[in-house]
Amino acid sequence: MVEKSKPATLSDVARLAGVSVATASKALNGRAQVRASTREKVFRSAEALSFIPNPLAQGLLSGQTGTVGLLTSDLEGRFSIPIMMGAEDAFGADSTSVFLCDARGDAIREQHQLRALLSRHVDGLIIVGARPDPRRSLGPDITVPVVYAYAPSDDPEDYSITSDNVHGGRLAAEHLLGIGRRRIGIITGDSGYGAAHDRVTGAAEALHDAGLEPVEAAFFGSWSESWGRGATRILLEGHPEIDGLICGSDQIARGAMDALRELGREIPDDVAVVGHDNWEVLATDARPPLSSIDMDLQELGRRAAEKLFEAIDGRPSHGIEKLPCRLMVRGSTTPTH
Amino acid sequence: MVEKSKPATLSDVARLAGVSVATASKALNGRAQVRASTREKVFRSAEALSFIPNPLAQGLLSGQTGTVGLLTSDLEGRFSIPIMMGAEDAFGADSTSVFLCDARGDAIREQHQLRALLSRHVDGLIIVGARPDPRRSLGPDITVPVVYAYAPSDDPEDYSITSDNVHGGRLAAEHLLGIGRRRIGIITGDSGYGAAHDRVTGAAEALHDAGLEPVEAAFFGSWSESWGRGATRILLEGHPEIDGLICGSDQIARGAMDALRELGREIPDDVAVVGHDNWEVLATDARPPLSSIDMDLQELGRRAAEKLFEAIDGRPSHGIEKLPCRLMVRGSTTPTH
DNA sequence: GAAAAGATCGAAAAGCTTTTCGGGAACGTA
DNA sequence: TACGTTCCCGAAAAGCTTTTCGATCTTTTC
Repeated sequence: MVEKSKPATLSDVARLAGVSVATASKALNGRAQVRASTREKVFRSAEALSFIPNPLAQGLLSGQTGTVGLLTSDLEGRFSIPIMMGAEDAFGADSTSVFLCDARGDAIREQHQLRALLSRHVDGLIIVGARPDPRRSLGPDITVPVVYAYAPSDDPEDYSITSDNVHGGRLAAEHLLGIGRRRIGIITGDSGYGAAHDRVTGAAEALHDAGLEPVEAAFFGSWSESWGRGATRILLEGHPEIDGLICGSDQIARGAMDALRELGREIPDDVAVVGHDNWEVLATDARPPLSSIDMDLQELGRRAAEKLFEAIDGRPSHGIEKLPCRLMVRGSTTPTH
Repeated sequence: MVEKSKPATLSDVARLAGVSVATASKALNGRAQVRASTREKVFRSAEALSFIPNPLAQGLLSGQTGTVGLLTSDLEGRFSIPIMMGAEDAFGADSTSVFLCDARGDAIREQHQLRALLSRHVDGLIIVGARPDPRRSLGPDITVPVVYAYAPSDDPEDYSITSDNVHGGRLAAEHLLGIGRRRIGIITGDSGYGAAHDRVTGAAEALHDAGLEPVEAAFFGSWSESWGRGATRILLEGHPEIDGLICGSDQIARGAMDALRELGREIPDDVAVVGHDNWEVLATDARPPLSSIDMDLQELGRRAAEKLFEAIDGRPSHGIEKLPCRLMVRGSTTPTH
């Protein structure tokens, strides 16, 4: 334990430099009323002692702690992760640090974590939802700015940023149309998800704009591979002419491709398939690699962080902002002939 | 903006209760030298103002901030997540909050984040690695206790907790032996991973204990589905008699099962398959659902947090602790006849 | 009833930084 | 030389809590 030495304080620096703490502080913070030679001395002393200002004392004084809370309702869910990465990235470790909290989808726990964060005097909060549907607002009596990411708040006074699911659905359909597909089916997940309906709506709009209809009303089920397999069998039975398939998730698409292959359909020559989420592990290693709609979640997290900064800065936003999706093209929609 | 009110301070409480701040503090903290009636008054005032002590002031005084840093080298990687969940869980939001940092696998960035965390006077650090192989120690001159999780430190003076890969391999083999399989093949991932070799070693040991050998030396390749498919084809060609297959990851196992099915083998009746990682999304929805070795990462994170607590408390540990794996049995090793 | 013991409470300091404001020195000018 | 500026620097306060220690008040004991 050689390193028992407490970290150096400003008075240590001041003493070593032979000045007062006030002067040392001003020197280090670039205040004007310090002679250049004095400033130099102070800097050298600070360097020698590897001085780091104590953020607790700074925070106590300024009222700002340079910290934000990232409260996710489901850390396990793969959607939260890229959002958090984006946010963490945007904050940049030096100026702002991120407190991580996972509410495990439990409202009580969320309240608890919220109190803990507020007691730590975070400068702001990002609430990351597990699913894209609206969630209850924390209410207006939170003392710090709040940004809702992925799952928008149900209070339009709040600021939320979420994925534009209608756009995502449209993108998928337009892509299939663009490669000449005309008989397009839609298989998606849990009908309880608003996002599932939004994506279907977007796809239907795009088809309609091209003077087409889906071969049949969209199949709702679950977000799983097995549903993708089952639904595909049913759909193909009723509509063997299908040449394009829009899936509500990459898992569904994987199941769908499995079923298509077993039914003797070539992908993409007979049937082109588009997934949703662009979940690399599933998409890139599929047979063939799966084209998919990317919600750009990392960018979403980054935007959330920026907006939070603005709000902390006194320039809050309101309403729900929708981030457009991107299309990632892979083999499942790249004709080989 | 009704809620412009600054949070209440202890002097507000004291004033309302008609006592001094010293008395108020003692009353709230259960110190003895306070009359019961006075204490009662103070508590009521604190309640009324919904007073929360400012942790910055507390930390300034005690030197402890009640925060720890969670520095992961790869947030995207799915292994970090459960570890973080476990750690976050063990810390419990009230007593300790967690700073999240992602170094993105970049050493420079890691140094940067490390400085930021230390400047915030965290009470301790958990370093979460992206891969199970040893990593360079941060060195002994970090001023706070450090625990390495998943990727152990190369300095035996440090404390590290990681998954027992030998045990995991053994578990897989023993399970296959237990259901009567005798002609067992091993397909695993990147030969550059020490963990891949450890798992093979464990499996070979278990076979040896039963007087058996793998049908052939383990196949090393990559951690992908496509490698699983390819390797399985080669393996089956050389050894069509195989009745059990140990895979180094669930992705490999998925690929292997795909290939087995296409080669006309029934799973598990002809060939039983065990994966590694117990990655729910892949394992539960496979055909059939995949038995897999679970590294119990959440528990690993929890243990890391506990050990960090102990170290902060002045009771540090040293060396590498290996956490045993668990077997999750599903359909791919549950004979149907 | 007085002195000793015990019970309560408050003033003040410590923990560290930043900012304000006043004082002193150096300089220029008359 | 005397006066007014300008330039630097330091003392002190503020931000909030906890702890120490001395002071005051109550109770007990003889």
